[in-house]
Amino acid sequence: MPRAGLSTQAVVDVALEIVDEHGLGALTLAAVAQRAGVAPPSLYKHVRSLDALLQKVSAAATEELAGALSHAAAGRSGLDAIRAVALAYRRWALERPGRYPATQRVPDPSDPDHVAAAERAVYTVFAVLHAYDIAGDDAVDATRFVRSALHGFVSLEGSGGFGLPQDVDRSFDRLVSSLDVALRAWR
Amino acid sequence: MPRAGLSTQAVVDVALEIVDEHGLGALTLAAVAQRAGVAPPSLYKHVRSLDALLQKVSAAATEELAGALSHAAAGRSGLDAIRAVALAYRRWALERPGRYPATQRVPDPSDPDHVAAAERAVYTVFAVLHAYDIAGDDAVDATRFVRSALHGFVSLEGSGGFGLPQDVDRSFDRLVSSLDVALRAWR
DNA sequence: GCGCGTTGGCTAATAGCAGTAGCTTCTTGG
DNA sequence: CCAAGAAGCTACTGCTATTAGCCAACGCGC
Repeated sequence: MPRAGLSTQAVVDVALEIVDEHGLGALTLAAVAQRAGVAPPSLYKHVRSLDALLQKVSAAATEELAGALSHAAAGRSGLDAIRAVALAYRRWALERPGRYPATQRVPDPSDPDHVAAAERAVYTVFAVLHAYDIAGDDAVDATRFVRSALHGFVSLEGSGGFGLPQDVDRSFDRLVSSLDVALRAWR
Repeated sequence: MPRAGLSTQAVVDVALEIVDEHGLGALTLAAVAQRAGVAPPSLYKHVRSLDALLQKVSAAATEELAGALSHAAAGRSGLDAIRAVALAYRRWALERPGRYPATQRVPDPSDPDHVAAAERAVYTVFAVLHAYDIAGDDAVDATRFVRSALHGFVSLEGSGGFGLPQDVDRSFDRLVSSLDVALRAWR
């Protein structure tokens, strides 16, 4: 029989397809194997376990998100920057509803790329705060605040947590304005 | 053989014990059955499925959280109220790390108690906003903002998302102050 | 073009899970 | 006190991850 020609990267790519199409919860080794045209145990030649695959999916998702954020922040500052980053964050999460939750997994310390991607995402927010004259421990607090608001909003929206019919876009716009107001008053 | 004397409520109670001790992810019918001293299929006499049990756990958790929030808000207003509610929210989530994620499940429309509990929680925040002179659609936006910030913070904290060593209590304090600043400027 | 080691597949099997079918026995209302 | 419903049970299906051990394909040196 001819070989399938898999590799760790190929397995991760198939996993990402499944996650994109059917959500993170649908990611099983059985599903990956079927889509890759291979028997389930064969995957263990490329991936240590389902959990390890999830971790790699998380790394890929985090890298993509970090890229979207830093791209959005590039060349902007102040309200302009925070708005661009917030919009990019929400947009990416809505466009990739399967990948977004994977992003929340804490990075594997032994995967330098994963750690770097997570740091890059946080650092992007950190950099935006410079324009507000926030630095040091204050910047840590403010970054946590911004991350909390963004993650909370996107996560509630994604899981259908906003029951009322009012316009969600408008609510997010107000959230961004509020972040600006709060950051201006941070010192 | 003597009967175990189970009931739907008893099954839910056992489920809550497991969730408190080992986290929401450890909630399986097999585990519930073992702790209840019963064979797994017996549970189906009291609960329709694992998913239905999760929903009931979610309802119980939401009711408890709503109670904590409205208790905290009682008799307070303005910064005082928002701080009390925020502290109660975080405190409850930290004390019940297993139950908190269950809270995020969207209520079963056919379970009036569950729906009522969720509405009560949202309404508590809603009421706090009255002291800030926020009403109507503005109140919806502001409530979503507050929920997002609180949920985001607690959820990131709970999953170990705050990697840096800086004091998390202090960050939360600053978050609460920022909510106050933002709400004051809401109109 | 030939051997050979490495590697990437495979089948078979174990163990844990949810859920169904159908039987039995306890409990209780009339 | 007895009939029927409720609450257990065993046996089974089918899905999942994961391990063990086998075998064939591929690539490299000759």
